[in-house]
Amino acid sequence: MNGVNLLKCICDETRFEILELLERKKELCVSDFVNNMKKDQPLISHHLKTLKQCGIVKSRSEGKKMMYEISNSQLRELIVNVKQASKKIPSLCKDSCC
Amino acid sequence: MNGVNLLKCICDETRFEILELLERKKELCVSDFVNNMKKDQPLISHHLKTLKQCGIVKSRSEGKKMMYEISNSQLRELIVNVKQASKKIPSLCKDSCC
DNA sequence: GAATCATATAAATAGTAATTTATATAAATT
DNA sequence: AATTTATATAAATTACTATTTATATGATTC
Repeated sequence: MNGVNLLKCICDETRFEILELLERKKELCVSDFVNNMKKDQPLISHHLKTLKQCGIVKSRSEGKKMMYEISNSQLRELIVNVKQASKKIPSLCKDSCC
Repeated sequence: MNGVNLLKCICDETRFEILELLERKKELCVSDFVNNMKKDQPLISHHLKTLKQCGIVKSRSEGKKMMYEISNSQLRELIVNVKQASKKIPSLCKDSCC
C-alpha cells in the first residue's frame, strides 16, 4: 500500500476512534466498540470491514463474537504519533477540517 | 488540533505529495510544486492554503515568490512514518481506497 | 507605467464516501 | 427447533471535498 491510501483508510472519525480504542485495549469485539463509541452497530461493522479489507486490522472469531486487533505494531505506533503530532498544532482554523 | 483532523488535512493525494516533497527538499515555492507534480497551479495554491490554514505548513514571501515548508519536525517525521507503515501493508484490496 | 511573472481567489462541476434504515446470517442457549 | 445474541450486508440518503475554469492581485523588470 502507499502513504496516501493508508491515510485515506484511517482519516475517518469512526475508523480513527476504532483504532484509538484498539491501540489502548489491544483486542475488542464489535459490541465493545458499539458500547464505547456512540455509534450504531451497522456503522461500526461497515468500518471494521473496510479496515480489514485494507489490512489495517485483523480478526478472529470467538464463538459468536468477532475479535479485532490492529494488524501490526508499526500501525499501533502510527496512531500514537498522529495524536502526538496533532497536539503540537494549535487549532487556528475554524474551517471544515480543524 | 486532534488526530482525525490532522489526518483529514493530509490524506489528500495532492496535499500528501506536497508534504512528501517538502519533507525531502525542506523549502519550496509554488512553481517548484507545479513543476515537480503534474498538477495545475491553482490546485497547488488551493491546497497550500488549506495546509497553511491548518498549521501544517508555514510560508514566507521572497520577492514575488512564496516559500513553503513543513511547520515542525514532528510533522516531518510523521510523513516518513506514514510511508514506512504503508509499505508494511500488503495491498490486498482492489477497493476504491487501496 | 506597461508588461510579465508568480501566486491567489472564486464559482461551478464532478466525484466520492459516511451514515441511516432495514434486513439477513450465524452461533449459542433454552 | 425456537429464541436470543452478535455481527454482517444492502440499498438509499445525505454530505462533503477535489478539481477545473476563469479571473484577479501583487511584485518585479523593462
